[in-house]
Amino acid sequence: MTSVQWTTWRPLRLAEDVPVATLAEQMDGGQAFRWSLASDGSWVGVFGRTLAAVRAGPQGLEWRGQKGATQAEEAMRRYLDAEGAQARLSEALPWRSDSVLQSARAAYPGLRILRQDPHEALIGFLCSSNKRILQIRVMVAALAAKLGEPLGGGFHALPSWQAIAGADDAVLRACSLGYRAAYLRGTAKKLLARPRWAEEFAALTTADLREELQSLPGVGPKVAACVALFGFGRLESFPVDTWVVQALADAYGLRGWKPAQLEQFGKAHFGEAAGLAQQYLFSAARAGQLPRAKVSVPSPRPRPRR
DNA sequence: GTCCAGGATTCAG
DNA sequence: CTGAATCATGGA
Repeated sequence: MTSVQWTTWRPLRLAEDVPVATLAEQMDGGQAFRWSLASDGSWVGVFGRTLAAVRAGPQGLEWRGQKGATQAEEAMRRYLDAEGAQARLSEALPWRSDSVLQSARAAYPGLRILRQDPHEALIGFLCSSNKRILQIRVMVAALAAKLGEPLGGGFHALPSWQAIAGADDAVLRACSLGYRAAYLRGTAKKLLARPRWAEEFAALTTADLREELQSLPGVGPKVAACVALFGFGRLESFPVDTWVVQALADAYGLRGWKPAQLEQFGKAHFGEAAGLAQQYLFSAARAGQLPRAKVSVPSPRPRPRR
């Protein structure tokens, strides 16, 4: 196993300051499943074919990549939304009139949606159903190690659909995927016949994108919303998982609401960057930092219809 | 041993 | 259409 030839640490110069806690939540808070905390406090991981590390230094975020990877800085800046488009969207969220969002946002200043590629997001969330974040990371790491292209230093890219479709059952089973192995293989077989699927999907409206995603085996409403948000940059997408259900029930008094109703509420209440608001709430809920509702909303609104 | 996990699918009503 | 059972695996 060759060792990694790292560049020196370099400043990232983001549009917004990112505290250590925010960086940790961003890299290991259930958006992406490819980053791990090294002993020196830096986050090391792979996105696309780029191996990189990022840390919060005294002067702000710093990063390093593999020597000779000339496109790595541009890729890293894009992945972390360095130009600050989300900083403006976050500012425009209704946090001034929403004390719950305000406290969640204050708990993780600078938190943003990682701009994963569609392939990474789809593989990650195909593994996500009924699993904890740590376990998802283990499954995805096993997939990469057994079926992905080596990048040096023991790091691997994610496997192609071809590699997944052609893998032995025993190999997939050894990744601890459980019943999700059939999801991955089924989706791999379908997308193998559409090599430009990501471009085609990216051209769709968010509603059509979601429908296309849900036609894939193992992709239901929640996973489709996550892939749209994290993999296709659809910031208005509002995934409703168990944590968001609990957050909206506890802090907003929306008890008894069904996931589709909560999704409707989220999009209407938070607007064009509802997905970013969702991530603040998700993170705060998981950390036990959400307040209880002062007022309870008595009855669910009529179910959304289209 | 029981219960649950960033749910999806299948089936009964 | 809605609600419940089932799915494979590991950790608390």
